[in-house]
Amino acid sequence: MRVTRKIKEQQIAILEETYRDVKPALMFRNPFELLIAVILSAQCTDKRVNVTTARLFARASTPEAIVSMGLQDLEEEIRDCGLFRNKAKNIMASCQLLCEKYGGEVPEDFAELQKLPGVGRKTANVVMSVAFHHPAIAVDTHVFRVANRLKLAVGETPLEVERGLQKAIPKEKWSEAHHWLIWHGRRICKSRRPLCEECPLSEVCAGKEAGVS
DNA sequence: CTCCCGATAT
DNA sequence: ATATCAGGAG
Repeated sequence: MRVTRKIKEQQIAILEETYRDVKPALMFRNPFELLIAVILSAQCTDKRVNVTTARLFARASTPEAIVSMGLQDLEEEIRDCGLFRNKAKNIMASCQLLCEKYGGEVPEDFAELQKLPGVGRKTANVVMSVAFHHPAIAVDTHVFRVANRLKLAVGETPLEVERGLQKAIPKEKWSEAHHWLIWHGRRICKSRRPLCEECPLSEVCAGKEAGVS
């Protein structure tokens, strides 16, 4: 299938209609909690992250409080999210930096966010979009896979796909579109066994006839 | 590219 | 048993 501009618009329209009312799956009460939750979510289900953050934030919900915990305690607290040594080290270093350089507040700036240890482009985009309501498309594993399968945006790297999605989707819908693609990836267009029979986009999908990828 | 890494789905 | 899960750093 040749995916024209017209077809991309149809894909976007169906995604919007189908996932109109979805909201972020990670639980948080402020930008700082979202930042920690997103760092923890690497290679981990959001469900598991929510269990862990509920417990963690009950003990410590500010950069100052987490610094006070100490590294060993933090490692134990987040162990079941996986990659816990790296995540604990990064969270601790980020909290120290937030206290020292940012007055204990999460900076509302894409470049500044990426200076925090453990915060790359994807995490910075999520914080800008979800916490601060700036237009952004965070390309995680789901968005990357779904965009490439649909050929809504094709690319070898997350950055290439991000650029492609920005071209294909009106700016005012970037942040919502990010959530549409995530939920579609979780519910239908799953990595292992995509449910093409139940997919509302099957008629406008390039990956279906190509046998996915 | 490799490593980090426990929990979960299939 | 194994692929995968809201990735990032070296």
